[in-house]
Amino acid sequence: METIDKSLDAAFDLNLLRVVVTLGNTRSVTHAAAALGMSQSGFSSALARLRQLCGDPLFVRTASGMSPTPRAERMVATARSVLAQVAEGVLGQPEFDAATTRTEFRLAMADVAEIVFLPRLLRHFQVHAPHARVVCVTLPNGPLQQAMASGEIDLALGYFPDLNAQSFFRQRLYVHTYACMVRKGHPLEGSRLTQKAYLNHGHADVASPARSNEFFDKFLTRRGLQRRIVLSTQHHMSLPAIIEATDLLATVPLATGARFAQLGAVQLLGLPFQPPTFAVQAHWHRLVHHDARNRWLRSQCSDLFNDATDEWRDIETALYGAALRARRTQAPKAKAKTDRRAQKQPS
DNA sequence: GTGAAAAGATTTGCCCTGCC
DNA sequence: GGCAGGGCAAATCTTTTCAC
Repeated sequence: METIDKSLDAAFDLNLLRVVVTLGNTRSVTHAAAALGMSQSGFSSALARLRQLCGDPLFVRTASGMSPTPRAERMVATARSVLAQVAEGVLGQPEFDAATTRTEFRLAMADVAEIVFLPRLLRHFQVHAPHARVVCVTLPNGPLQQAMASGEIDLALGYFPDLNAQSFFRQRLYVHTYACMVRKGHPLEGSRLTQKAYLNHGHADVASPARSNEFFDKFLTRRGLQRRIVLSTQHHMSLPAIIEATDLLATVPLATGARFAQLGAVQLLGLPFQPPTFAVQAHWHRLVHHDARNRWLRSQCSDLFNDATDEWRDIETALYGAALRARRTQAPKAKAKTDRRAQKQPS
């Protein structure tokens, strides 16, 4: 690197790099000034400052134009390299190559969501991002917001009504609902579940950080309904074993119940009333809104999880008929459309 | 070789903007 | 409000070119 008097470092204007490179290219003060959109005299003034800083004439007027001194030739080569790095590293749009990346995607979701999202997501990554790693965490609202703001969490998937501050963007994936989970051979099997039977039977309830449970509790409260809670647990994962061994009911997000039912121990019943629905969304912080890596991750989630790819729709139709599904898929017309806030450029 | 003309670089004075 | 830095237009200077 060309050396400049250390005492003058603070005075060095990086625009002078453009001056020296352009003059090196054009060998004419007039043409170089025009190329940079400066007046000829302004360019001359800048060149004079550079000469003073370097203690070298840098360019000498000759019959063939402004000829660089040996020092100027070295300086032009170095400055050209620096400007190229600035153009690429500062101004350039970084690419993201999923096929070769060894990045670690950090996702936030409730345990109940992991069994819904992760199987399909990881199967997709095996093909399209085979060297990537995925880390899943479950965090309460406050720490989750902090983790997203610090870049520790790339994306939150699920129902997160608290992630609505200005700093966050969200994209609706699909709208979801609830179902009632019972053991195979349950006394209620084969008959339509009535509201009276639903309220009289004992329930297993999950009081986890998954906000969808809280949402359902509020729904019951608004309707003046009160379940007989026999068991309250923190985890969804123990539910299948508990339900299989007892006559308890458990109301869970439909996809979760359907996944447990696929494993064979339990079955699903439709709720005896029009169940509430909630939006399953992807949330991200504005810091990563334009980040190529994060954009790729979001686009994969959007493609994998939306109304059109909702693999539980047949089960939902079987439990509640086509009417509920038609009603809730009509309202948000655009499939998995990014929230309006996400379309706004962050300032 | 010389002098005039042209082209281009430098200097000067002024204005504008940002900072303290 | 004063100061410093950068840019502009105009004036000035320097160098080159070319005709004689």
